[in-house]
This record gives sequence, structure tokens and C-alpha cells, in this order.
Amino acid sequence: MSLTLYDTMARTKRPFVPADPRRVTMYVCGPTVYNYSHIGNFRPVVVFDVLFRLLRRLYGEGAVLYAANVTDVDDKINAKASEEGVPIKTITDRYLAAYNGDAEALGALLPTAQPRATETMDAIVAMIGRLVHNAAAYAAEGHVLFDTQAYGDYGKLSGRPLDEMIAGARVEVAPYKRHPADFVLWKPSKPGEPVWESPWGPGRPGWHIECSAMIEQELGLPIDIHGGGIDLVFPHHENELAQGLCAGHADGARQDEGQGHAAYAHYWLHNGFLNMADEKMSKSLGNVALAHDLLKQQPGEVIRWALLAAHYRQPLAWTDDALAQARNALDHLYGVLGRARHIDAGGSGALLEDQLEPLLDDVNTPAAMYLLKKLATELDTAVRKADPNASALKQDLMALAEVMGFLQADPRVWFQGSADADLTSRIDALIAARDAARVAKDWAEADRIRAELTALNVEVMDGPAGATWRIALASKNGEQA
RNA sequence: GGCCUGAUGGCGGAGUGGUUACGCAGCGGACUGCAAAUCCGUGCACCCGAGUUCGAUUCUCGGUCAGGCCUCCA
Repeated sequence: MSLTLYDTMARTKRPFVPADPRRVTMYVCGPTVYNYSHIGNFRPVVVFDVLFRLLRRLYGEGAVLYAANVTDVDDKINAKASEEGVPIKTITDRYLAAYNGDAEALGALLPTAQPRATETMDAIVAMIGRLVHNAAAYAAEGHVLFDTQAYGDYGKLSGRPLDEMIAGARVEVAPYKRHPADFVLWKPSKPGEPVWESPWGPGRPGWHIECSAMIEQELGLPIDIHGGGIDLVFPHHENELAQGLCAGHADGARQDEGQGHAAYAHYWLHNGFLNMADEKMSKSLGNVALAHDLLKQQPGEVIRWALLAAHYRQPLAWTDDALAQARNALDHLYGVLGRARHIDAGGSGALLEDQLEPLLDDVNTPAAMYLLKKLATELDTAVRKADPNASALKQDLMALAEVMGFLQADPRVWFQGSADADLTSRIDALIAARDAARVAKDWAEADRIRAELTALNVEVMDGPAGATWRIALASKNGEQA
């Protein structure tokens, strides 16, 4: 059983072979913490969480190192801090906590490392120093710039040869740049902004260098997998790659087979965008939906399902209907689990190859979800027929669900939704009374009680083992259940 | 202007050189005191043109449309 991943550099799917199966490394570009992140920002969080879980399943929990950075030095952070009249740490701590809270609600495991730029400053300065020493960077007017001419393969990842980019460049070129494509490694801080010491004068790092330094510090180069949104391919990842290689830590400049390229990351993975009405969701377009707000209206698992409903490289349209369908699918699965609650899943939880297969094929979550639903239907049938296979089916279902980060809640709790303990016991009493009326064939009373439950927004589902209930779906126009 | 993706039924969404998964919605049936839930069955699609091929939705080329990147945007 082997994993295949689509590598942006090779522009094709390649079998995944870690440099060291006892130490598999993955790095994903994380948030700039100056505000709440929108739901599109969480697509890579959820997608790479599935890959993280899958890798842990394949190589062992302790064998996978997953680092996701936190950019806590940035113009927007400075602006927010001065607006509120507080230190930047107040801002970054606040929004990092919110981000991690939202990620957790979406069922994402915490990465094994979450380095912050402010805590990586020594490594950043050291790496810039090596770039200058290697003549791959130069200081000019208080800035240090990466010399793109020093790296012959610049543009290879994104498929943009340097000369073409100059032709299409629309940006005004700063006078201190030797070449228009050169990018900032270090720059002076403006008055009042946070500042760090460096051999080139006080200032702060550019964005790209932070990721390379963190990777080197947290994971060591080269890494197995580097992930992020498709928009980061250029310039961010192109620049990371260039500076990372020229800083000379890739000892022996290992050549990747078939890539003809010294290694920085052996596999580059990029997720497609989440779109709002056919357009990219972005703050500048003003069409954002904050994960923080969505999580107040829907269980995180519903949002997670909707985020994984399309293959990670495909664009994903974000609509109310997608959320409703996600809710529907999960209700179905939890319904099956509720009916199978007396079945002991037992066993080792080992996954058979054919169950993991969709995920092994470039993390094909829609195909895996289809399998999840199929297993659930089989389990439901087996439970109804008292088939002894039910235990094995439940085990298979739960094992696949765990790798995908689904179905970890108790079915009863899932359907209770927003009901508190008080309401829950009241509903349970009504259900019991109605069951009694039904046994007595007092249909009028049974229907009266059902009407009462409906008024409480509770749906009743009769079954052989007695009635179960759930809080009804929020209506489509977004009302709270 | 340059570069890069994508185009599958009413909607969502996989996949394939030769009967096009599946979900939702629709329709029919089973079950049910009635409903709901569940189960079974069923109708509906591969952007256009050319090429390669015995055969193309799948491969190649061209076109159209849509989206993205070229601005420290997941």
C-alpha cells in the first residue's frame, strides 16, 4: 500500500517516499495573525490535517513532524496594534488563540510545531548572513535583498522564467534592487514599529525568509512535504526555494530523481481555492465568511465535511447548499452509528488497504467520503439483519472516519445539538410518554406529543429499539436551530 | 500582456481509451397506526471543433468560457 501525491514541481503524481520513514517531515504555511481568518484560510488547515493523520497512520504517530508557522511580524499586525494602542504581542496572541480554537473546532490536530517568526529571529538573521556570505544576497540602503541572478533555476517551481516575469512586471522597482525580481530578506523598520538587531542595521525580516529559517530550525532541510495554498506558489514558495538552497544547508545538494533539482522540499503540495460565487474569497473583494462566525451556526464537523467534499486541488464553491448537504451526510452517518451503538467495534482498528485506497491516491477525500457512506449503509443493513459482520464493518467505518477526522462525537450528543441538559431531559420525558402512548395504541396522544416536540424543533424517528430524536436542521436561510 | 489551472446530469462531485461512481433534489415502491428515519428501484451529464485510434468524456492540437498568479492573499 503506497501513497501517491501530486507534486507541483514535477507537475504530476509521484509515489511518496520519505527520506527517512522514521522521521517524516511536513511544513505548511500558516496564518498571519492580525484578524480572524476566513473559511478559505482554513481549507489548507483541514486538507493537510487529513494528510497529517494519514501519514501518522502509515508511518506511526511519533514518526511524523508537522510544522505550521505563525507570522507574527507584519505590516498589518503593526497597523492593528497602533490602531488599538497595544503591543503587537497583544494582537498576535489574541488572534493566534482564535485561530487555534477555530482549527480545533474544525477537527484539526495541532501541528507538532507552531513556530513564531518573533521566536525564530536568530535563525533568520543567521540564514541571511549565510546568503550574504554565499554572494546570493546583498545589502543596500538598510535592506538586504536576495539576488535572483545567483540562482539559475529561479522560476522553475512556478513555471515562470525570470525574463518572462520582467516583461510582465507591473510593479514599480525599488531603486536599490539590482534586478527587478530581487526580493527583500531584511528591511528597516519604520519609526514606532518593532525592531530587531542585525549586522545590516536594525529592522525586521521579509516574509519569505521566515519560512525557510523555520523549516531549517524546526525540521531540518530538506523536508519531505511542503504545503500551502496555490497562490503561494509564486512568489512565496519560489523565493523560499531559491533562498533555502542558496543558503547552502542542503548538504551535498542532493539531486532529486526526475526533478533535476537540488532538494529543498521533495514534494510541493498546493490546495485550490475556496470560491464565493465563482470568485476567490478574499478580504480585498469583501466577500469573506469568517470561520469564527460559521462555527457559531454549524458544528465544526459540518464545515470540515464541506471543506473536504471536493478534492483538495479543485476549486471549491462555498454555498449554503454545500453546508446543508454536509449536514445531511453527517446526520445520516451519525444516524447509522446511533442505530449501531450496541455493536462493539472491537479489534485493533487496523485499516485494510482497500479502505485507505482513496486517500492514498493523492488524498482523494470525495472518494473516501463515498466509501464512508458505503460502509455506513452496509453497517446499517448488517445491524438490521443482526449480521455478525456488523462488528467488523463498524470497525472499518470508524477507522476510516478517524483518519479523516470525522465521527468522533457520540451520536446522541450530535443529534442533541444545541439542546442543553434541561431541554434534553424534557425531550426525553416527552419521548418516553409518546412511546408509552404508542404501546397503548393511543395514536391521538402520541401525535399530540409529537406536535409538542415539533414545536420544540425536535424531529422524532421511530425505530425497533424505541424512538430517537434530533434537533431539526437550521432552515436554509441560516436561522439557528 | 505573460504564465498556470479547470470545464462531467437540476445542484454538488469522483473517475475512466470500450456498461459514465456517489450524494442531494425528483419519481416509484417497501416499511410505518400516520409521519420521519431507513431500505430497494428509477429518469437525467462528460464545453465546441479537428486529429490519433477499431473505438475518446478520457490522449494531442486549436477554440470558447471561467478562475488564479504576475502586489508580503490559504
